[in-house]
Amino acid sequence: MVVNRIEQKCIQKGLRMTEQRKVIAQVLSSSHDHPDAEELYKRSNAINNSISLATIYRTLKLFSNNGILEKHEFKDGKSRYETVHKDHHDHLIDIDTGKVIEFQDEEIEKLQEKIANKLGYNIINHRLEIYAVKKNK
Amino acid sequence: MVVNRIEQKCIQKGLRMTEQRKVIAQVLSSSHDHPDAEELYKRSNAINNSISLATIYRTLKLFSNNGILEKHEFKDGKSRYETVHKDHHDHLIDIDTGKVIEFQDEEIEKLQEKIANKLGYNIINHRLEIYAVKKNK
DNA sequence: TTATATGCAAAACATTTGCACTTGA
DNA sequence: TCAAGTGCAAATGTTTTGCATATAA
Repeated sequence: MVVNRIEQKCIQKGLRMTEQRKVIAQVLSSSHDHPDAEELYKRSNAINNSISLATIYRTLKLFSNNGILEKHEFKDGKSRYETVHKDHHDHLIDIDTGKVIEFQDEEIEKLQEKIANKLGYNIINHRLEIYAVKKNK
Repeated sequence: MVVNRIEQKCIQKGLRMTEQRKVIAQVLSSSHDHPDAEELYKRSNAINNSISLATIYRTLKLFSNNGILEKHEFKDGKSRYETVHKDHHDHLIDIDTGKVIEFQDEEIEKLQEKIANKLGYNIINHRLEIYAVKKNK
């Protein structure tokens, strides 16, 4: 099997590549949505059924802590994950379908910096989520 | 006891004013921070110790559904509440202390409208939280 | 070889709920 | 009076953890 992008990053970071982590890395690499732990458990198990939910959680935490994954907690009660891109972006969540749309806006980023600065703070990170419905329905 | 602002709103909405709700309304009226359920339970119990945590949760949900309270889920795992103001605002959370600072920025609001529109959506609500640390520490 | 990772089941944690009892209007 | 609210304890759903076993390097 070709070594996927996530697995490459793991090796780069010196993480021990177990069979389970390889499968989870593969699943994440080929997922272009924002799955939750349960969903990743299902997808991983379809490939190798000796992966427990506990390992999914432990691996997701490991990958997040190593800057390989980003964890999001949208207003649906469960954490969802996506692979880290080069470019920062925020999210618009379709309330009706749960679909997540990514967007970027340099101006909003700058405005946030300005606001934090004015309040005497340095931004560590932020969360901007727009909950919306499709027009003309 | 003088009827507080929250209690007034409850009466306006036709909510039945039980002893427990009066106490919780009073606590909320005099709280100018963003307490979680456990904290509100403590504060309410200090006034009247016949209030259960279940009632706190039920009341918080009731008040939220009636537009009396706003519920926030910052990245600390528990929901926090604040009384609804006239003016919309967003939050900056001090990572070190947990302190929450409110801010308003008309420009950011407009930009979000613009982005959603461009994507073909109408905004229902949004969440903008800046996680930051104090400068010059 | 051995520090680290895993599976399993139990625990943790915030929140919700069923049920018998109480209370506000 | 009686629909609605409450306390209590048990249940929930997601995530974490202790421990004995397995495995990568």
